[in-house]
Amino acid sequence: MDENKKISIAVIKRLPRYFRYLSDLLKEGIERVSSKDLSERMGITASQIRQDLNNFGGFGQQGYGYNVKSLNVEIGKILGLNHGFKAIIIGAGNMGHALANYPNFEGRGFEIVGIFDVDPDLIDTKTNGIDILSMEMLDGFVKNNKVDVAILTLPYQFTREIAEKVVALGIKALWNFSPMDLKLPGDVVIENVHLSDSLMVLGFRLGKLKS
Amino acid sequence: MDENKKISIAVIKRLPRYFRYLSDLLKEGIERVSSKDLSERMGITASQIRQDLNNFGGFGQQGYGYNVKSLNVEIGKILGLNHGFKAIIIGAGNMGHALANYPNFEGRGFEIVGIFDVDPDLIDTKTNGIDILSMEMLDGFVKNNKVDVAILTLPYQFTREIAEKVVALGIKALWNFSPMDLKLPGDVVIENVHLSDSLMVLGFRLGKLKS
DNA sequence: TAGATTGTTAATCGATTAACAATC
DNA sequence: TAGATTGTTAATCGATTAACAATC
Repeated sequence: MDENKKISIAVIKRLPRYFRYLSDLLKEGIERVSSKDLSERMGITASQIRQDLNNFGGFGQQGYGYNVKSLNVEIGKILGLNHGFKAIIIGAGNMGHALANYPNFEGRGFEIVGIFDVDPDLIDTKTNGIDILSMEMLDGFVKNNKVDVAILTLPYQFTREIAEKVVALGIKALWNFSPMDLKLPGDVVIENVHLSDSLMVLGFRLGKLKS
Repeated sequence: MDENKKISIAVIKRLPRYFRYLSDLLKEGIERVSSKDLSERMGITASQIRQDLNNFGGFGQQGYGYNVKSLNVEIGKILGLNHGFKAIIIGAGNMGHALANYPNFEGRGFEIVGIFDVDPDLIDTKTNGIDILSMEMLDGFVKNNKVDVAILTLPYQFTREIAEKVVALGIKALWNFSPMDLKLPGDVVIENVHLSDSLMVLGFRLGKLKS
């Protein structure tokens, strides 16, 4: 395989789903799976599964299928789950707290190492064992600690400014929960989570259903 | 236009984004916009914008472009933002609280009318003015009130069971925050929000960036 | 070995982009 | 009217699906 081959975003977005289904199979104690079996579980074609996986390597064996455990490990590696990325949360409101207490971070290769807010009532408290610090501590914290990702859960009007600030501090990845398409110059990776967009799609589909 | 023409999911997912950009233009006091102007703001092609919009009708005018306000209103109507859907949240943990306090629901045509949990410490308290009720009240509540959407923010292991329960009670739309692909028989609309999938895509992209 | 299932090439399908006549 | 920009058809591109030789 060509390490630098451009993988389409459609394929990348399916990887976490493969990872989840393989983890489930593993939990069920199933050792091997064919693309056909997996396709029936996932509701996609076997052809697509084989095409997707072969972007990264030949993980299967003719006549046998795929070994669940080793394929699960391989996809985990492809996703970088072993990188031990460190993340900070900026904005300790309800969403910040929800993410700080999210049970799936560690298993996904991410660790929350700090939370920042401006509210004096929150500063110097903890949630899920993680310190909530003053925004004034942000610069020093990022300079003195390894921080790979900033999770932005702050009010809309502060998001762009803070995003620019953390990127200036050298952070290369943003997970943005404000309803705006953050775009920043340079080699910064941004994932925008637009809950209200998802809700509107639900509304559209429900409206169609009822009509 | 043909009201029953099948609109592709790719188009539907772009509608909330159009709605957001048009709302922003409106706030900036801009009255008209051409597909070319909008395409530059949004980072997509003008051709795609015109194709997308013409799935629903001819909202523009040759030589002029689109009226921002009326296009915004039209897309809002297409998305069903005027339907006044009523939603309940099941699971008053951190994520449930975050969504109960989410400022964008009302403007998106949704109203939270109740929250349910099993925790005695939470039952009969309020958040954002909405009552948190015992799970035992769920049946009666749904039977006696208009409830269009159930928002599922409960632990993984309870999600499928509760999803089946609320669908049996007649709810036709689920917004699911558990990391599983809920699929239910019948004409039920389900939007799965997979935060950990989004995070893993971020991890993949960050890993590529660093290599 | 015979059967099963992959990896991979070719065909198909659908979505995006380009082009331009219609028209405001 | 002349210029601008839409709505829409045609061309292109990319993603999905089908087919099958390779091989375990």
